[in-house]
Amino acid sequence: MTVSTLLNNIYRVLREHFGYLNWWPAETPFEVVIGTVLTQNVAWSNVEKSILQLKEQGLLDLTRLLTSKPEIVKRCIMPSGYYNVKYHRLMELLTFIKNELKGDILNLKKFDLLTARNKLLSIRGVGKETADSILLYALDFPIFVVDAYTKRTFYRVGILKRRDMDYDKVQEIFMKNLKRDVKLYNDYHAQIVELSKNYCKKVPICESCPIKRLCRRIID
DNA sequence: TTCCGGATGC
DNA sequence: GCATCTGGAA
Repeated sequence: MTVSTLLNNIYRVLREHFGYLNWWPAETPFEVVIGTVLTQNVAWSNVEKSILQLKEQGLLDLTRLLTSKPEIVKRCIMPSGYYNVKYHRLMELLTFIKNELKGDILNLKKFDLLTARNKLLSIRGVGKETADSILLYALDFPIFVVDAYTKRTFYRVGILKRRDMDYDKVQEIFMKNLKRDVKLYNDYHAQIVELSKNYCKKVPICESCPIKRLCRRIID
């Protein structure tokens, strides 16, 4: 079976199992942006608490976030952990949106994909996964998001030769072997997260895993 | 490689 | 208790 066929078959089985997930769990593109920073290396359930607290304080707003006292914002985002570094990362990103994009993240759509990506990557606190998450989930750019789950799970499946393969290399494998489709990239990443949280965990549960027939089970 | 860090499940 | 959680910078 070719890599392309395998990747597409895995998606079909996952979607059959979990249903269409339609990420990102947020109400607005701005909320997606906030979420991408807050979710860095933490569980999404913790981010939900932070977003809710920001909403309750009326702080889910560019100007209000930038002008509020640091302690106020930090208290809201505390459930997401790393609140000191994440506060500064948020400010860097929001300042960029204010100064370079006239206060609206959607203005990034006026640039081509690579230019938009490089602009995001130039911001302190925005790495490849965060940048790609914003591009895909807030702006509907056709780019595949790679995360720690993606590497772990597809190393085990047998598609990635090493667990610590370079981000761009992994991304290239997915994008070269899948149809260039925003909705597909969107849902596939969501499916991978769901699979990795529930089955392909650090200690995997292979017996009941939906893709066990397609997996080579390379565990460490 | 190490630090950042509270919430959650086991 | 303790391991883990949709990373990124130094």
